[in-house]
Amino acid sequence: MRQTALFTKTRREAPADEVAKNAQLLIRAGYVHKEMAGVYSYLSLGLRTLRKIEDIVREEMDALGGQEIRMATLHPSEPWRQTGAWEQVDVLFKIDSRTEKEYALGQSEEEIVTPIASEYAPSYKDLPVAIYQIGQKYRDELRAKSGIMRGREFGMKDMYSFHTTQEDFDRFYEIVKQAYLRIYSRCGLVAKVTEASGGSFSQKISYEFMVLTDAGEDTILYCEACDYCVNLEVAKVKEGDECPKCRKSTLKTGIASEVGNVFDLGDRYPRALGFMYKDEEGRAQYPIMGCYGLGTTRLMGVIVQAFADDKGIVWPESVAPFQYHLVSAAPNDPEVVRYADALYDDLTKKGRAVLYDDRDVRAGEKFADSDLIGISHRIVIGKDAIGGKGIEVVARSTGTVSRMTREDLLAT
RNA sequence: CGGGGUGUCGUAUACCGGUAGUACGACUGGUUUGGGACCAGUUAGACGGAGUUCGAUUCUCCGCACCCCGACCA
Repeated sequence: MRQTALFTKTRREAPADEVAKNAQLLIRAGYVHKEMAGVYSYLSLGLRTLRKIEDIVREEMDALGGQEIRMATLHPSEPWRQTGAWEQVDVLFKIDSRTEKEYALGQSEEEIVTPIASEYAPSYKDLPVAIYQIGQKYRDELRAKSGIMRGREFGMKDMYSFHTTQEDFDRFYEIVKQAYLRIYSRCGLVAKVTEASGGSFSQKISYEFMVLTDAGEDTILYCEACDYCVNLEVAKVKEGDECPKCRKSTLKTGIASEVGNVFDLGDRYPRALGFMYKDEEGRAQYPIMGCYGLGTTRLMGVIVQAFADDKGIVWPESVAPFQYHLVSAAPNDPEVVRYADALYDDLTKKGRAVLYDDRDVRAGEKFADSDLIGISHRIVIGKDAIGGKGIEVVARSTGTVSRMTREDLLAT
């Protein structure tokens, strides 16, 4: 995409009403637009990055056998009343209609997915099944905060699985945990699996996936020598204690952000919503259900928080909105422009996603904008590129400059 | 939801109970052109309502919005 065609612009100053680094940078760089507290629109660059994250999540969910669907986010009130959540879940948005019918906005989808699964999985032969979607969620938070990390409308991948036995559930649960860890790893993050409470809807222990970041909302205790990690709210150990798992190190406290969770729901929802399958002997049974959430927009915010420097966003290559940021550093030199235009065309023809800064502004402004936008690789075309010194490629994360021939650049 | 705070051009800010200023942006023209360059001109603003006052953007109250701390985070 040519930057002259990109409808957003960068801003020099952060908005006064944002304190969170993720929101300040994403707004300055034109990724998102704030609509109101806790609600953001995703603009060209923001949507590209969000889609990169969603694609990683989708690949991993598909790989473990998940089937993607798209459920309604405007829900009938009945299933919410059947499970008791209509009264109990205080973050549930409830909508009055002029038809005097009441609706809920989806804050999670157990109430919707369970009846769907019930319809299509009447037999043990249909199980296990794992269904997921990637879409918007709505939660009536008392206080939105931390930019895109805790909003009232946000993007989430939510998967639900149904099993005939606890053993089969446990097996699948472990597979999902591993997939989650791969997702974070592919986003450049190191996540810790943390034991936490199951919340008010499950007596069982749940697992949270935590990334250490100063913008986090949770305090965790973790071991640097092994993968032991526990949320402070349920911890039976304290900072400085010997790691109860490996006994090789002491526990450290960290501020972390939750980027996913998995719950063993047991048969609570199938029971409340009347989902029974027939087992081998023809007896009606409730399936064991699990749910697996992963906040995609929150993950985007955490990535910004984790890698940004004083110049702007630094995306890991895997989620950058474009593969290359091509900058023509001498926009008034016809030869440079011709060269950069041709390189843009060739890269694009090769299928590379390129943001081409073809604007008629000084190079300094382009570099500043490029730093702010945070694309991993910057290709700079100046007079020396034509002079045969090779094409300058700058890594956003380190500032390291390397020289490549045109052929190598097109080949990689 | 408890507590605290803030609302001024598109953005960031200043001043003031008596003509609302600056910077950035945008627009026009010119000089520049590898780190947000420069010159000239133009554009554009007091959250809403009520009150106090000769006069309110300024003071008071109500509402709304936004931010922060806490609580909450199925």
